[in-house]
Amino acid sequence: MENAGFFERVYEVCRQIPEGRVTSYGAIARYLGSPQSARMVGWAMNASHNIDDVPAHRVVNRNGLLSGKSHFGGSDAMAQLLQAEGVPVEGNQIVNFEKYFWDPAKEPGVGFRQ
DNA sequence: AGTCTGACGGTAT
DNA sequence: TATACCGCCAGAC
Repeated sequence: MENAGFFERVYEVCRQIPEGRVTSYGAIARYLGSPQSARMVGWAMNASHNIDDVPAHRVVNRNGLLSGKSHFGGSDAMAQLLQAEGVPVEGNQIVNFEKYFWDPAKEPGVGFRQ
């Protein structure tokens, strides 16, 4: 919701990420109106550990690199989750990241924007 | 109350 | 092309 806190908005956007798709912190930040607050998005994800409705594993950096993998339990849990959804991950990076990239601002019906 | 860090990104050098 | 630095906001020390 617009009135919700920054991280709460981030959570809402994350929930809209379709299965087998990924997005970047910057894309979410940009969608929220603060393109330079990508760090905040990552910070919100850090707190998202308390919320199982937020698929943080579908959020990577603009390189398609699983920057938050280390926070997913120490193992390649993040990569495993992505691959289980159909997203090929090589090492710590998503293969064909552009192909699986999902932009909240580009996809209609994200929620409060329309 | 002040300071530093943090799952990023873009621009500058 | 690679590296360095700044900006953004919030939380933790």
